[in-house]
Amino acid sequence: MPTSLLKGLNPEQLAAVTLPHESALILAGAGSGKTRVLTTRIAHLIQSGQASPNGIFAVTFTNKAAKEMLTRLGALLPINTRGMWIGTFHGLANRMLRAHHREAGLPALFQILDSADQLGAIKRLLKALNVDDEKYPPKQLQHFINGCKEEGLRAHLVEAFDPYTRKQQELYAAYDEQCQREGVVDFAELLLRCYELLLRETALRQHYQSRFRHILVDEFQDTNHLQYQWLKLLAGEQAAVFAVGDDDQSIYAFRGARVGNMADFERDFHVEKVIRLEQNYRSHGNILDAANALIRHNQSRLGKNLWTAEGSGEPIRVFEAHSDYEEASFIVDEVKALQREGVPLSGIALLYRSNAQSRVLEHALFNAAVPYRVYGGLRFFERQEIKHALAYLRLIGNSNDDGALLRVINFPTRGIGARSLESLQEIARSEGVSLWQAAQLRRLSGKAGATISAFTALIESMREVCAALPLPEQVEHMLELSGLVTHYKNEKEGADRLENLNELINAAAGFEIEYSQEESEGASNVLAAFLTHASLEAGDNQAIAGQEALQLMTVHAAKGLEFHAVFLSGLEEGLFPHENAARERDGVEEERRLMYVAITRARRRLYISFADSRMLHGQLRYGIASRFLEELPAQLLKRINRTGSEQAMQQPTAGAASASTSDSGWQIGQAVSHPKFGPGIIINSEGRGADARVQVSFSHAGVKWLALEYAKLEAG
DNA sequence: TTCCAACTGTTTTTT
DNA sequence: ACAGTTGGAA
Repeated sequence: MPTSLLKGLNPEQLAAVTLPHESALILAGAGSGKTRVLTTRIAHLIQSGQASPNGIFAVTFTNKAAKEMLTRLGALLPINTRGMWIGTFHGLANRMLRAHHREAGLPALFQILDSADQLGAIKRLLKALNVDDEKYPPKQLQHFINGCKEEGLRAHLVEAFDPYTRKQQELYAAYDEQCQREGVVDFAELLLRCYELLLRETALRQHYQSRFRHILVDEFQDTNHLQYQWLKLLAGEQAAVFAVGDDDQSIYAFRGARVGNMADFERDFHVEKVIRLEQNYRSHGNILDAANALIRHNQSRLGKNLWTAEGSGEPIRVFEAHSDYEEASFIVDEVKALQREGVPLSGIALLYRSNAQSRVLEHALFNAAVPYRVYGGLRFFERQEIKHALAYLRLIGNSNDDGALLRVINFPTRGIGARSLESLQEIARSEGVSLWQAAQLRRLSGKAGATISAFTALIESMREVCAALPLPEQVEHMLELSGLVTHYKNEKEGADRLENLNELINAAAGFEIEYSQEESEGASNVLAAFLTHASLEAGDNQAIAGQEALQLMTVHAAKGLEFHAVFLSGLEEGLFPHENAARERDGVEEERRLMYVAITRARRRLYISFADSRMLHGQLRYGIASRFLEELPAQLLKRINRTGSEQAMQQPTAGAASASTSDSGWQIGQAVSHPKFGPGIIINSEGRGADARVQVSFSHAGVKWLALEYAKLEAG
């Protein structure tokens, strides 16, 4: 039995799984069996007696990855994986904070704010402090605050040299005070609080350090500064950290991920062994060759080359369309052809750089009656009606949650208007208490006092009724008592929302079953746990299994997935790499990694397409093939033309490509050359006479607007 | 309080 | 192009 775990591992995988108790970095290429190594390592540690399930700490980024790890581990070992410290960064931090909420300075039933809640809290703060939200846009402030927290910086530690930053710093401090007063915690705060808790409480830190002798980290390249510090603190001197990641798949720098953590890790943890998993079990050779050739253009990488024992397979198909419209119809035709060959639609993915590109594609698919599913978008717990319902539940759990109170005090409408609220807020402000507490003071007279008292009485009665009930019935009562059900029954478009509210009752029922099976570690209550679940897992936005459907998503969303066939669309300069990326430091390298991720999603067949023109922001834009296309070895590519009989049917927009740039004599699509920037192609134009400008996409100098009067352009 | 018109900002996204 | 937000009028 002991050997069966290790059977079928290749030498590198085996080496990684059976490493001794020391920190190690596993560079796991795309499709190299990363999750298998991670789960088998845990199983091996337990089975060989090197660790007990209690001594393992394994952390991922997404709930999906955590769940996958748990199920696979359950399949490898006959142990109860519940109770093990395996979860997301935020989930595990939350767990630790719940267990030690007193030491962390939090109420037992602290609530978690999701991004939207946080933004709401910031807007509320600005209003209360009379801050001009034009000068300090809430979104920007949110970004500032989260950025600071992710750097591990509290407001008083922020270095502010200019008045603007000082003001932001001040607002950051006020925001934290507000959260503390209300007993709520945002995502970044979960981690920072937990980090500070361990830093401050020596006994606690030592307890966990000696307990978790094995720390395993998935997708290490995506960790931010705070997450790294947190891991370092938790590891102490004794733990072995098993970090698995792929620097070539680092595509989240824009949200704070620091690939540099990988190099720091090697140094800080005295890593002796860097193991490279380079054998790919997913794709055919040509696809891997293309991916390798592309990523070699990046300067900063740890170095890795994927290979496969399979044959080279088919060439990569490249298609140039006249327009986005034609690109879409080409894809539809090819998808149908694949379908005829027997490829299930769910095995085909249609990828794009940005969400806006899905429109044309969806339109074409809809017209051709090809079933498809778009990933991304609103998730279950983010829906308006669900958020309203959750706000009632939050108030039952913690009446000081001003955000929740403001959300539903007049929803459904019960005659509490802006003026009543303002007087209530005035009392709360002057007394330094929450809105709920302000209401308890009963200082408001007349109608406002009566309606507000009626509201607090309503919540109190909900709390009473719910106290002894199972969770789903609590939700049901709340929905009735609050008037939400009646409200949506009367609304003409309310049917879907009612259905979602019913689904919330189901979700509560499902959650309660899960919850009761778990050994209740913290003595928290079901309701609080359910609310935590709602914030930390906004619902599946990925895994809605359904009928056979073509899979549409951004390249980012496709990370970690694989498909028999992949269509990669919109491979144009400005789109992919995105034009904004050129301005950011290492922006193009990150875009190239994104392209690398896209290519390596394909198992057997890869299509890459681009269009000479497409509608963008309501304007027709002309583009040229992405530089990434040119970075792929020509011998791996096969340029193809449209199949079938529609080939001759040209699209109406195609003719626009030859439109003259008024009276200037230059034409869109014309090859030109500039003394400084070199050769290029005119892709857009505007103005006439002395104001006439053309946009030129240069082969080496990027895309630029040039005034015809001054630029010494030559036909070429 | 509700509704509509004008206005805005459009890369990627998890927790 | 288009969706989401905001501000003013009814």
